Amino acid sequence: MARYQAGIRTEARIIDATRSLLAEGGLEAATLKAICDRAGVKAGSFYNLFDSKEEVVIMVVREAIDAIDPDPTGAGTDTIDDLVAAFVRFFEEEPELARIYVIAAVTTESPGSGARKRFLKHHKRRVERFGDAMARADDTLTDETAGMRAELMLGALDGLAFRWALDPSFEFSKYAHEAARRLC
Amino acid sequence: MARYQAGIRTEARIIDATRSLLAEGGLEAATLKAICDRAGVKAGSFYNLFDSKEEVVIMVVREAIDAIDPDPTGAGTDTIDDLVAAFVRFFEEEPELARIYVIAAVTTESPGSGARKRFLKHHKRRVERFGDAMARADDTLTDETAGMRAELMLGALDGLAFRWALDPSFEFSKYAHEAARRLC
DNA sequence: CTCAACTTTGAGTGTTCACTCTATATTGGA
DNA sequence: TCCAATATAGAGTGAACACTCAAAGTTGAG
Repeated sequence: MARYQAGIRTEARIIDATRSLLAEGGLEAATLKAICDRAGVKAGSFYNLFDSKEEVVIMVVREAIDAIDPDPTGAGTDTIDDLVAAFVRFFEEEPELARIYVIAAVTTESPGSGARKRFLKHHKRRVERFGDAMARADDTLTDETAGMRAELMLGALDGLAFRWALDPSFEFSKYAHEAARRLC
Repeated sequence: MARYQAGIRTEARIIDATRSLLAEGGLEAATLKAICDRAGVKAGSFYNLFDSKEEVVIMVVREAIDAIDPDPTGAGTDTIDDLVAAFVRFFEEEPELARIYVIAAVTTESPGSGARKRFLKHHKRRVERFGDAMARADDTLTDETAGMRAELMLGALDGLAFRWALDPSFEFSKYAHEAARRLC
């Protein structure tokens, strides 16, 4: 047997602790001590399982960025409304991950860093997705125009998401659908 | 005489040093040591003039926030295009300060903290400004509708600004004006 | 049951941070 | 020129940070 059950459970607790701390207070709140306290673990145990704090943080942020994808199978049949609804749903159902997603997008350390690249790559995939849906809905649209509108639509969604992160009482869903109506 | 000339000059050097450090490397780069080194001053002199590092940082960031305003006197005559152009200009000319402004808002140090509140307050002022400009441009618009459109427009601008911050080759200005055309 | 592999502990390291304190130097009005 | 107010130097403080390590405890396959 490669690993003991105790270690596997401890690893999960550490990841959970990191995720909730990041969602509550961003990178600043996710200190090693805070993570260990919340996970009920001492520093030594942490470093028996991970090489660095950064490793866990990146793991959790990546999870958040990936989780926002509305249709991982990419069937290519969803409408704009489906995509917008999926985006909104993610924020309503996974507020912790959603907050991390927004924070991660903003607090990218240095140019060309991992988190930033990953975010952009994912963003471009989403733009394609939205562009395809727009082109399907209106076949007079050129690919270029659809791409531009998709970029605009996602910009609006990200901006509204940021607004929601600042103030959870913001009616994200209402504005998101209104944006879709006017921009697509 | 209340103050000596030497102190006034030192204060200016410290503010300049803080501004340039923030612009180059964000909050992370603006340590007390870095600020003092660049200003050619020791810590003791710094604290003879300021109560805390935060005081200077906030002073500089606020200065940048004020720079976004195309019409500080609030004459109420600017058009949507004026406001959009001013917003774009701010992000293009002060990218790092804009980034700090945003990071400070999302990274909530303590619940209900100052930075977050300040950001929201500023956001609401901007929404009013945009709403007024929209109402002036189209007098069939109700205040409520104008307010909603303004919120949407600013959401889009914020989102596009982040997109640009992630990838400087993004044509922020082009998308911002297209958003204005479709949302206002 | 045994024992090697794995896990946990918790005190400890070294660094960096914002900030303080006291002695010394400079300023500028009278 | 005098001297109180102001400015500066620079060593020092304590807290927070990520991270280490040797020793003790636990697990589970054989």
